[in-house]
Amino acid sequence: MASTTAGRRSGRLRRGSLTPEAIVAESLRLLDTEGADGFSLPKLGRALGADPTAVYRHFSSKDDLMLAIADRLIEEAMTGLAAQPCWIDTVADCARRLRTTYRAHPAAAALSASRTTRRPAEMRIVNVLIGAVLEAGFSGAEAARMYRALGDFMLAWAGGEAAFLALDPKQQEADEAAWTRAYLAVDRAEYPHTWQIRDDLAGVTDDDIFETILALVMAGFRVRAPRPCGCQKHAGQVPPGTTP
Amino acid sequence: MASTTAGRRSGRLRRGSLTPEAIVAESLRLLDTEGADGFSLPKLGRALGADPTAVYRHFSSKDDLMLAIADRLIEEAMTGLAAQPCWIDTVADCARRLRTTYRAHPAAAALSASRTTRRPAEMRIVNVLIGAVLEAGFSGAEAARMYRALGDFMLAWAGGEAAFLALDPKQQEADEAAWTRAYLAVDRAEYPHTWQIRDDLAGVTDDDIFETILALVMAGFRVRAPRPCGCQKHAGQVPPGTTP
DNA sequence: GACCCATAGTCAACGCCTCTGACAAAGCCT
DNA sequence: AGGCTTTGTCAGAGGCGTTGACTATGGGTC
Repeated sequence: MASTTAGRRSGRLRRGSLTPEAIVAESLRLLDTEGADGFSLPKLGRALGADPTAVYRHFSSKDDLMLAIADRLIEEAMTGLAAQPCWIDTVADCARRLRTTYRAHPAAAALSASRTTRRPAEMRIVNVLIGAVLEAGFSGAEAARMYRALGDFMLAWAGGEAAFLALDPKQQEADEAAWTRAYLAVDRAEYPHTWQIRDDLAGVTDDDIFETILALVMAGFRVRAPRPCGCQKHAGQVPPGTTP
Repeated sequence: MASTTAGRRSGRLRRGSLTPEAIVAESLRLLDTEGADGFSLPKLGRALGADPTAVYRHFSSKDDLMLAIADRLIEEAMTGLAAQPCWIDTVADCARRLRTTYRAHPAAAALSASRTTRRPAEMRIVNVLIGAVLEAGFSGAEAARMYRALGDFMLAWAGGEAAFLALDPKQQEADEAAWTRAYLAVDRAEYPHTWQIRDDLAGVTDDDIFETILALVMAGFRVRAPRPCGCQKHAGQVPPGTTP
């Protein structure tokens, strides 16, 4: 951070002041603090201490800027990524990294989750994931399907969580309240199953939910994998090799 | 449909013309045909043959209207929903229904995916899903976690797909092209695993991907279920009962 | 050092958006 | 018929994305 965090116009800005990197960084800062609604190109220009339209000299449109932000997020999520000794850990690691970054920048993530920019950061994670799928013993079209399923799953989940976290706090509050109050007072006759676990619904955390679905996906992945992973860590959780 | 599909202003509109139902229906029609960018309250008012600001008499804000649209989508997805004989089929059925509806109304779905309105339609599906989880032998806090994981998974996936389908056709085109061209010409030394299955990546369809991830989730669900499902349909796919 | 010129930053403006407040017609209730 | 609430209409405030004309700036050239 630092550099051009300053604000308040005084004179004209010096020539090299607005670099694409600085603009993306300030965009992220604005999105994190103000949310998606508070993010406009005029505001961004003013936050940079420049003219409301200055950003258009570096990005041809708001969408163009969003793509740069999307790539920046993927880079942030995947710095230091490498294949783990066990392919199960590799896949789980990718999913957790993406989720952590998206949760840290919800507004930016919500706006850019479904925008895939074929840039180096993305290519790297794709390669790592495909590597894990191949190690699991899949090949050819089946490996391609499996990779797409896993990759899209991570993106969809992290994007969904980010979209929720990007809502106004009051709307999030209302949603949480539904679990703690509305469902607690649910009608027994009409919704008997919900009634049965009404006390347990409120205590579920985001992390619980994520780790549960991730465990399901990974368990399914292992069950279907032609080649078992040799880890002692994962040994015995599921009986090896039944379905091809 | 029908009723006020007419357009072209002439005189003043009669009094009961603009019902909430008609407004939601026309919103959906507009979103389906024009996309999210072409959906504004002025346009909606004109499409209804009324004043550009007329909708504000029935919905206090655009967001308020979006909530109504979200609920309408859930209703559409879940009409006729009922528990299947086998709880595996129940869960899979929910997921497929939601996905089908969201794909049919991508723009509307993308805007409203993360907005959960605690209305009857939603309560019904929640109850059905929890019923399936209980049937699988889960109980208490574990059942709550499992339900949230499955439910949020469906919503995240369907929402993610809708968000992609809601993009401009040219952006979707660009994304598809990445799989068919960019990844086909990937550098062997830098991304060896991707290179290995480069020919297979383009042939993967949306349905392939969805059915693959759904199969993974369901396989994981079955493996972890305390009580096996008695179906002959699902028999033998996974050896029953190893991990509690 | 004087000149040139591409370009980064500025400014004014267009059209569209969300949303508000004042107003008028329409239907209900007595 | 008179009054009251509701519903549709209208004018407008303030913001956004984007464009085209302008103007200062700083690097390259002689």
